[in-house]
Amino acid sequence: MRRRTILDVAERAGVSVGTVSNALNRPEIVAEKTLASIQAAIDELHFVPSAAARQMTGARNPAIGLIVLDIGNPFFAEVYRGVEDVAGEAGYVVVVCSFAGDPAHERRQLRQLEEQRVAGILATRVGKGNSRVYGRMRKTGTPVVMLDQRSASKDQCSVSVDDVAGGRLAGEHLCELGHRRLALVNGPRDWSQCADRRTGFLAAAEAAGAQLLAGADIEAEQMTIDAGEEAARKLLAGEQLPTGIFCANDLLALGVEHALIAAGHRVPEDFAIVGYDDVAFATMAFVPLTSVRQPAYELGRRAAEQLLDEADDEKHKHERVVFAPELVVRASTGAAIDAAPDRSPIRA
Amino acid sequence: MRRRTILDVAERAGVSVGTVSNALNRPEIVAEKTLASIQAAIDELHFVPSAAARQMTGARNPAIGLIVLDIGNPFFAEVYRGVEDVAGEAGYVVVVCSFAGDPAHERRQLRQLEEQRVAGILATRVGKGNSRVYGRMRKTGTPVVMLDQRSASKDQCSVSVDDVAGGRLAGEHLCELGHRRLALVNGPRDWSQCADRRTGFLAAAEAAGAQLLAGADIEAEQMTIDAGEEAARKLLAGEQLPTGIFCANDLLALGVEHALIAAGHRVPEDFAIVGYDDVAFATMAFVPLTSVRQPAYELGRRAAEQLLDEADDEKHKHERVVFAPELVVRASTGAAIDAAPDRSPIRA
DNA sequence: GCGGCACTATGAAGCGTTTCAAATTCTTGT
DNA sequence: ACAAGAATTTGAAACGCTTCATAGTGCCGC
Repeated sequence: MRRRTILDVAERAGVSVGTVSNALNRPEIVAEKTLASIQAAIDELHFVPSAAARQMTGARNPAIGLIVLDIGNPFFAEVYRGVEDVAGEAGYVVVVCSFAGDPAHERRQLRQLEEQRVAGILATRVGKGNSRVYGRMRKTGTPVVMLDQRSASKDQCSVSVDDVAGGRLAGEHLCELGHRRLALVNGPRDWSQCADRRTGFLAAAEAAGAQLLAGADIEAEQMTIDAGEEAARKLLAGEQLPTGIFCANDLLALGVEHALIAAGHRVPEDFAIVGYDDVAFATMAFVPLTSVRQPAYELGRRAAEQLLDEADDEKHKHERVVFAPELVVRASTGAAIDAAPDRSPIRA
Repeated sequence: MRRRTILDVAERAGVSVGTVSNALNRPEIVAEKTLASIQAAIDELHFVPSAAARQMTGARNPAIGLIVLDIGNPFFAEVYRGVEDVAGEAGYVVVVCSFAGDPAHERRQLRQLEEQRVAGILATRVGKGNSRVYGRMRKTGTPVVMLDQRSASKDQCSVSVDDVAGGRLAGEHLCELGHRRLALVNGPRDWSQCADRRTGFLAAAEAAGAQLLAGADIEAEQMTIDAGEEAARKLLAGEQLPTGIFCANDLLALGVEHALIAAGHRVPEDFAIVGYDDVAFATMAFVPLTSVRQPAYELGRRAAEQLLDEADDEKHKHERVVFAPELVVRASTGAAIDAAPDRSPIRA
């Protein structure tokens, strides 16, 4: 079936194309019965207007891009939910680009978004060599809001969480529990979030006189469960074993925990673990995970709001929102037993 | 900065627009040095061609839509990964629409995709009242491939897993372990996957002489952790308690497990639980989850391949691929202890 | 019965590309 | 130096829609 155009509809309804266009966009100015016959024609012909043609005449593309590292990470899925709720409300569609850490892939996706003339972009990370692309987009009028990372300059919006504070929270918690031999399982340090968490963590450790063990300052390439398991094996192979481990996200932490337990160690008795993000699964883990919580959904909402405001409002004011992280203590640091009761025979 | 057009580039480079277009799309037919000066002009002006204008002239929109219930479900995230890998390879962009079960939202997203003239759509579920929309799309030449559910008619592609078999697997497993009082925590039954899993489960139960307890045939509206917790509370409030529980996905199962344990019950001693999907987190659960595995990534890949084939190949042949599910036994049915060793003091 | 007014409908221009037949320029062989 | 052919470039039409100045219609009160 040939694709129908507005002209087909006009002919069928016996009116001009202008009138059909009006019926579509400003129905209030066209007469009742004209409207009815046009609607009938549209239905009969299964007409669906072309977004491309509409865009040609100056309309904005009601879509925004969301660039995330990995949508399989529940943290980003939650951020997405916040974005989607705001964008959907405003009639926008969200194009998720999950580039899995590959800068070339990211560049390709960005290019697509740029050609599509999306109304704006939410970036949770700027891959190596791609900051120029973002710069170009902003110059040509496509707003870019930094999500989960603070923008470097004042003339760009960002919604983030204080990662240095988050790292410190984790460090202080472990130190307060008496841990002096620490390990860090981090993600790529060229990602500002990871660098910041590390900074905060090290500061807390130093303040408490604890130290990061040599060889226990791991920088995993991916921030996944698998990478966490591998990191745990590395830790176990070290000369000296840590007792407190801070992981830069919950996926890594879950992997670390799983690998340690599989190797016959106990959590938290042998190793205390702190994760980051407080994803829903942290609660249900084999040993429920202590984690630094970020308000993911809210992060997504605020960022989307800022983006749409910048896209729509001529006199938009840039803003850099910073949320405070929050420590959620669970069994993996032994400081508390989560909702789940102890299952040892003693109590059974 | 005003948006630059191909005309600006042409002027700057001192050639005609046609030549610029050629340089962009068929560089092999334009002279070396012309190419160079055009490239220079493009760079200087930060020119990025408009996808809309290109589409106007007949080019296809290199995008495909992926409709999922909830991208926060790791199962769908994994499916997405498969889709993205294939689509990205072919130069397509994937637009994820996670409509969270709201048919109106789904309709809105579909409409957008339709107006955008995407090259095709991957649908993991057809919401109530939206099947006509899909029908219209297919009539106007937009291929729609069913993902994770078998298409009703032979003239449409689908890639699915045999859900009846999956349900049966779960039922047989529980019955073999001696469970006779069963419960089912299902998702919306108007979703074919849920209906099928139930059918298989009931068949297995009947064959083994086991029964689904009255009031233990739960149909949750959402298939989330929260919904699982609520379902567990309902089960506990019933007159008779089941001993074997089958949940239609892992999120529900995780929720059920969590709520049961939080209420002081033991898994698998008091309640054996079987989930569905075998998401990565199932392994790391408080009590690692027995689950019916679906090849999520492969599902996504195959579906995307079919879709692109249908979109590109004139003489495409429809195909209905059905994968077989597979039972993965872990601690939640007590039939095996997963990688994680027993933590009871006896062994410690 | 007519001027004036409020509604409605019209149609052509314009948006940024691609395409393709036609025009132009360059090469080559003689 | 010239014709023929190859290589390159040109320019206008076409794509489907919105916009807006203009034209048309119908109704009111006098």
